[in-house]
Amino acid sequence: MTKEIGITVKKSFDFSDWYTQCVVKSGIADYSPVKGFVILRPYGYAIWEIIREILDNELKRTGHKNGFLPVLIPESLLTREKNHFQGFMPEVFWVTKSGSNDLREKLAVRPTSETLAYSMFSKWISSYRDLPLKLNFWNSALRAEIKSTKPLIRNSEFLWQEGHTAHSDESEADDEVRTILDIYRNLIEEYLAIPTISGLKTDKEKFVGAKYTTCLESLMADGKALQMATSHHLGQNFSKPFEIKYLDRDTNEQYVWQTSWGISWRIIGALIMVHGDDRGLILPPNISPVQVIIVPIYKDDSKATVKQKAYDLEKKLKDSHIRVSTDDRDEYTSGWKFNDWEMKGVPLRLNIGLRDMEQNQVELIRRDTRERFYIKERELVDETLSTLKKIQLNLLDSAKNHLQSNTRTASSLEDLISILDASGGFVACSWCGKSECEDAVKEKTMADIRIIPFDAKNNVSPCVVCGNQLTTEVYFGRAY
RNA sequence: GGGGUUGUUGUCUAGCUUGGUAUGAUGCCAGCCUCGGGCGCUGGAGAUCGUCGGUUCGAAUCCGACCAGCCCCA
Repeated sequence: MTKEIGITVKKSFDFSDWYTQCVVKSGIADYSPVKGFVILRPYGYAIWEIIREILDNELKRTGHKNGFLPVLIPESLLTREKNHFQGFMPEVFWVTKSGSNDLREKLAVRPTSETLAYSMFSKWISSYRDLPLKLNFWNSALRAEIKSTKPLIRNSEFLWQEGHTAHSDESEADDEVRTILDIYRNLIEEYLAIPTISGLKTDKEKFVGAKYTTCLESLMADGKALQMATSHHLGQNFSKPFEIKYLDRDTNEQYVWQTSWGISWRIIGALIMVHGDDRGLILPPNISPVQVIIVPIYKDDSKATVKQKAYDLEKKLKDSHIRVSTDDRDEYTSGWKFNDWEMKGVPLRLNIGLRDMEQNQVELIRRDTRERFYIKERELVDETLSTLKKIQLNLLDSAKNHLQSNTRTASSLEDLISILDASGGFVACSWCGKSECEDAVKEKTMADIRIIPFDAKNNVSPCVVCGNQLTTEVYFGRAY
């Protein structure tokens, strides 16, 4: 009995330690020698690859093309849009030398690529025929996180995609912003089984340089909010300083309207924080690199027979496009394998031994409910597919329940504070739109406005801080 | 930004107060045993004690700086 292999702390006892153990022990990621940087290991990268494939298909379907941008941005470009630069400056890494020689101009390691991409846009766009220009980049971004890092959630370099588009009119850019947000929401809800709230960021929380920012917010199991994705309308804030101009049909010179948007590997962290339990991860079938793990149970004399049966089952499932693999390692006992795959969060396990073979049956064990049952071999594919579906739905349902039961309403500042202190989660209340009122809440509660939902009601009650009657409904929460 | 805390073999750890080259487990390797919930037995290999410097005849241990992890506060 060696407890150190598994998760040694309960999720409800120390969420932070539990999370880190899940990330490291499941083989998703590990710490690198440099503070704030993590290494994505094959198991974690496999999840990222699946996310990337789903999203990439959707982006291509909606007319986006992939490209690649270099990682270094000259200082003169990065500083061209002043607000944008001010916002990112504190966390920019700089390259100042090549070998032992000082560089003539400092080079920023990209915290995001707007400025670099748009310096090129001005070159590539000259006519309305060049629009819309819809590009996407799969790369990494670097933003120094020196204090309070958390693997995949807050660290100095992260994998993401960043999309950059240019449009001839404002409303087309509006549509683009919403189209992308919907694609993100679909990915997160249908595949990651995480319910989201869609809406707007306040001016204080929006992307620096954007006209407005839309986002998806989710709630983790500990009651803290996590921003899952953002999609920004940049207006003409970048096209003017970067001189991205085109001639319209009437031969008038116009500035383009732009959007940018991104989703990062932090959603893998969300996957862990939303669904996992004391035994480790629980991955939704739609995103799990291994959907079914077959564990053959044999003694020395039955080894060949049982393993062969396992391979046969594996082939049947593979033929039905199920991501399946057989754990045929002799050096581990079956009990060890059970625990290992549970920690890794594989949604469905299939046990097969001599006893089952005599009955023409296999045992299925659900990771989410830990329910176990026998099925006849001829029902293998149907039962597997329907069970995977059930697991996917069950995970989404319980996450929805958690979100609902942890979204509360406050009608006064005292209410807001006491709810946040007692239970965390989202707290809906009325807000007048002033930053001072937002700040006042933050000072008292550490919570800020996570989102102004798209379906927010207006003017139903006075601002919880100042009592102003002109209000909109917002969600407060403490966030990662 | 401020404060606290930790670092010993792949991993977890004893030793540190009171200075004398490091304990145990697990993992790894070899062989046996067999596997229905982290099997068992025998033998073996594995350590710049986070890094650099200082004190000392002698440093994992005392002192300083730095690096990295975690926690609390802004």
